[in-house]
Amino acid sequence: MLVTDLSNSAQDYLKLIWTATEWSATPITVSSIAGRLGVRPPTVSDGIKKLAAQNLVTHAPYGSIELTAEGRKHAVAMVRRHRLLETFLVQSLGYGWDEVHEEAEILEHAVSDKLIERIDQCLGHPTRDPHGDPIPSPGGQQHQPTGTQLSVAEAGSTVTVTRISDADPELLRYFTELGLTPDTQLSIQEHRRFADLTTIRLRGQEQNIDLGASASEAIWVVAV
Amino acid sequence: MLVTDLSNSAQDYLKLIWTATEWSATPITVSSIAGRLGVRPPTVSDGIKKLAAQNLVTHAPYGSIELTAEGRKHAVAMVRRHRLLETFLVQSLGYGWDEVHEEAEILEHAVSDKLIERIDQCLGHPTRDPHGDPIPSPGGQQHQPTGTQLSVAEAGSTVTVTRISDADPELLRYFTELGLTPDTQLSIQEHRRFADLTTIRLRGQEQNIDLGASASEAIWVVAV
DNA sequence: CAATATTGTTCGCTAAGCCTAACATTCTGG
DNA sequence: CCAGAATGTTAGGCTTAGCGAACAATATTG
Repeated sequence: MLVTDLSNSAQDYLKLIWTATEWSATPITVSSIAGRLGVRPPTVSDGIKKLAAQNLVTHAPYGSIELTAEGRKHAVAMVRRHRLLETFLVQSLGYGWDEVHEEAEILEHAVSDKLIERIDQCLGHPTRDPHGDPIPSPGGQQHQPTGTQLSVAEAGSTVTVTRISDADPELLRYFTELGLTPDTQLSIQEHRRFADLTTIRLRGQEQNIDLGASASEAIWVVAV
Repeated sequence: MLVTDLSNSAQDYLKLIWTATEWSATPITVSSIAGRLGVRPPTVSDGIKKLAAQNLVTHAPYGSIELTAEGRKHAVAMVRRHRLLETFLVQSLGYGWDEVHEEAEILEHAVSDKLIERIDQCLGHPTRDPHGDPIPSPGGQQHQPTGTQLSVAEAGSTVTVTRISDADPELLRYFTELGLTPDTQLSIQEHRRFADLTTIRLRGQEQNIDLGASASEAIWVVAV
């Protein structure tokens, strides 16, 4: 079966489940899916039941939700679509990295496999999207993401930004102003625990920058 | 109201009704819509009733179907989307002109207005798509198509191809082999009425080509 | 460890789009 | 100009995806 044969909502569920476990091992729940997809829990409960009936996820009532091998394959295919589209919109059509998520969210359900492969070819088989996220290969492989959230990275260390969450466009615009993009190097000055502030300094810049929790959790880094 | 607020099927109905009257004044019927859309007449009957309730078409039971000003606006917006997408797929992604129709048919429902305008800009505001069809402006204007079907054009005349119907990809591949594309000049040798054959000769070529009814009806020409 | 809060599921409903079967209207050709 | 053919509409049913209300199970906490 092809990923394009699944309903849009099935594609959304699978991609979301996979994405949630890509960077952290937070267990996925019915209400977390409902929250992210903007639907009510009963809708998700039904939806997951249907996916389980198609052997795309495993799920017993009140139990955990996990992708089967088949489900994972389709989920990764959707992630590939999404990230290639985002890359294409930025590289070829002059979109800003804060504008692409929403557009790709729709297009990923509409483009054919042929179009995705043309885009991949036209871009020279990119391995990362504009936010630094790895783009899985057509076969579903991808280089394993590494790193930790800036919020929990070691104070005093110097790190490279590997990825920035695309969930909040506003935040991305703020990062653009700061010059904080994937592959930027920075040093972590300190964490001020109860203020939930992380102070950083970008490589080659003089002044410190304070980031709140939502910002420092959206940035993933790896030690230089 | 924006065209993107309409359901996919409403967008399809409107575009189809408009397109059917773009080149010839064939009256549009429930069953012609059903045939083109691959659905059954009762589906269309219901669908048209809903469009009429939204004042996008006028239609009394058993009566004719016509676009209102509002309906025409949305129809033209869909045609613009479709033709810009086709042009983009050919120009920027290396699609053949026989491959783009199907893909655009899906994408036209998914792309945002912003993306359409980016594509328009990236292509330098093209005025015709790969099949020669005029691309309406954002405001809905377009230079009026002219010409007649090759099948009814005057024998002995020399003409320029203005457009070729994209309905049949197979036919388009055949025309590609012949070198018969929009803007090609050709002379009409003769119509053989009861064989339904039209004999033409492309400018700069030696041999005559016989075209059957479906081919010579798909080609629109204008006197040089 | 029981009571309560949280989370998940079932049930019954809606709306859109599609279908077939049955019925109504209009067209057409003796 | 009327009968049969062609076309269009209505009625009723199916599926998908959503909802809220009510109920069930699990987690938390006093």
